Amino acid sequence: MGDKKIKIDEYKEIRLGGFQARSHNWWEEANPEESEEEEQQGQEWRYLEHHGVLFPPFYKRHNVGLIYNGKLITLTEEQEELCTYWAQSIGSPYENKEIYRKNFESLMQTKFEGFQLDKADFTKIKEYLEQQRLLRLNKSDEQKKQEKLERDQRELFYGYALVDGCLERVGNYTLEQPTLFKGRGEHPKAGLLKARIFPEELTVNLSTQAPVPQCKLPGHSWGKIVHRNDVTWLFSYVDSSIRKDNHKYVQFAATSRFKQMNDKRKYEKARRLKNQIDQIRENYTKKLQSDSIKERQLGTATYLIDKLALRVGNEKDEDEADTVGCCSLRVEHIKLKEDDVVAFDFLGKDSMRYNNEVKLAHQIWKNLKLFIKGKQPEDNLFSDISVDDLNDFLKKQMEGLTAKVFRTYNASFTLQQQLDLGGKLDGHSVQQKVDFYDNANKQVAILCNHQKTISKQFELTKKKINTKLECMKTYIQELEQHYKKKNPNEYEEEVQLEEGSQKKNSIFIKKFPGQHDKIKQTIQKTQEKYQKELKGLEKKEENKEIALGTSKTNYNDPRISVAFCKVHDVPIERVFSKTLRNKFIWAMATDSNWKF
DNA sequence: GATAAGACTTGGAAAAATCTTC
DNA sequence: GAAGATTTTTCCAAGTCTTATC
Repeated sequence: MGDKKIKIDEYKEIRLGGFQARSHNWWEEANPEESEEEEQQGQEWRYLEHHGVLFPPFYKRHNVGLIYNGKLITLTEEQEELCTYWAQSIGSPYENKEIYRKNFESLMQTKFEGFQLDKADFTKIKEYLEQQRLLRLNKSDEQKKQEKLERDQRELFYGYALVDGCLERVGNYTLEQPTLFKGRGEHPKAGLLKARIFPEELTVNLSTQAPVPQCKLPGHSWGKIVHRNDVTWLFSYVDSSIRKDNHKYVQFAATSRFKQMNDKRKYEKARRLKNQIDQIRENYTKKLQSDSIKERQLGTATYLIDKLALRVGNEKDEDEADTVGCCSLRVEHIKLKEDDVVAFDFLGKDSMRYNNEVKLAHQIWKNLKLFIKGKQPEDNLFSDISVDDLNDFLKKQMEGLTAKVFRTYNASFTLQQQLDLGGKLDGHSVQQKVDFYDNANKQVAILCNHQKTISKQFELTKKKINTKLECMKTYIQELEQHYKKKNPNEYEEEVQLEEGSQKKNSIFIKKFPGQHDKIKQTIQKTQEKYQKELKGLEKKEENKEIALGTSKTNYNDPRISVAFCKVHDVPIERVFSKTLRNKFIWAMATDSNWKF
């Protein structure tokens, strides 16, 4: 990029050099998917050129000591680095996790003989980090502006690749920072060091004719250069510090043509499933009473994947967290109750708990009872089938059908169905229509079990709002009394909402006007505010454990949302953020009559 | 055909950006 | 215009499924 400061626009001009800044509108072409012969042979591109990756900065020594055994000690650079990584996780839930502590302790022992975590006090390093954070926070406007400019220029340089005459956005062009590994749930490797990646470990992928990007790390060079046009990654490497065979890639961004086309294909496949679902359901239902246990298990597992939107559940390694999906369910994860009800309780992807009690078809209940018979709690429920068996069965039902298609189909189908319930929504405000949409999306999130942990702030925020609500209630009553007075006097009162707090937001001002009509106005306004606040609180409470983003990004066919917005005159910005609008740009021209 | 390797999608948490309210 | 709330984006972990290899 050079040291010289150039304006973004100028830079773009140089970089583009006559190329189009954006992809052509592939979705407007007649048959973008079929016409390309290359694609038939698995060729993703003809020309690929890019600028390489950005390496995270090296560790910078700060010479802040550690208090060990009550005494301040000086650390070697290696020790200091590890201790600094530890200090970064102070205050997070990891700090108190047994595995995280144990693994960090043994990691430290490789650099610090006999190191015991209990004897170490990281206060000074933590303070130093906090200082640095504040320094970053309180930079001058001039400095912030300068940094933004540099960021933008970096983004232009690394953030785009040249693909067949168009610039495509690159996703993760910055390599991951070395740090202590933080797995999800009870991950056996949490607290170990996720090591720095060096250029020698990277495989670069580009065209034979394209210039090889410069390796910006002095004294280093790329490990391998390949010209694979059957794949879409720019760099690949194996991050074996936590798990062997952990393949990582630098890929195109979600807004790139590649990902957009894959997205559209995904939803089209889900729509094909929709058209054939009756026949497919009939087919797996037939299996439920088969003489063969294997067949019964195939039918039963498919039923659960379809009905409960479970993931398929591949095998996992010993050194990963113990999580399961449908095929890896164990006897201990289900309880058969009366009246065909089955209680599921297991940890799924990301160790998120799936806890659901649901009435299933009688034959399913009977089959589950049969599969459990004579087994131990830790035995596999579906002991006679594998994920491959299940997907092989699905492939025979429909070309390209796999277990995850059911999740996409059921999610999009649910959204469409929920939105159709709204009818015309005439006379509703835009906000009400958006609320209606959000609720429809919420049903999808519930189906897919998209959860989030309740934020630390939540209880506090709730308490605050409740206090405010109480205060408003009293205020309204007082205003009504005030209104009854013959000659009301005008005055103000301040109420402290939070004890001992000096913050502006903790003060509620009660205004008592001097004229009757103004009092009436104030009463009405306050009542409106009260209702709004109350509704907000209810919504917060209802959604406190539901993550609404995942379904929007990955499961809902965007055309459903676009059509909804067009029919009901809701600006698309109210439903999709800027990145989502870019990701789904191919769906923006969807007709208002479109249905999933 | 079984297993390992490889490629790409999906996921929640945290950081950053933006909006709201006083 | 600052503080706090809310939304959006980034980060990277953790899934699914395909392809290569024996």
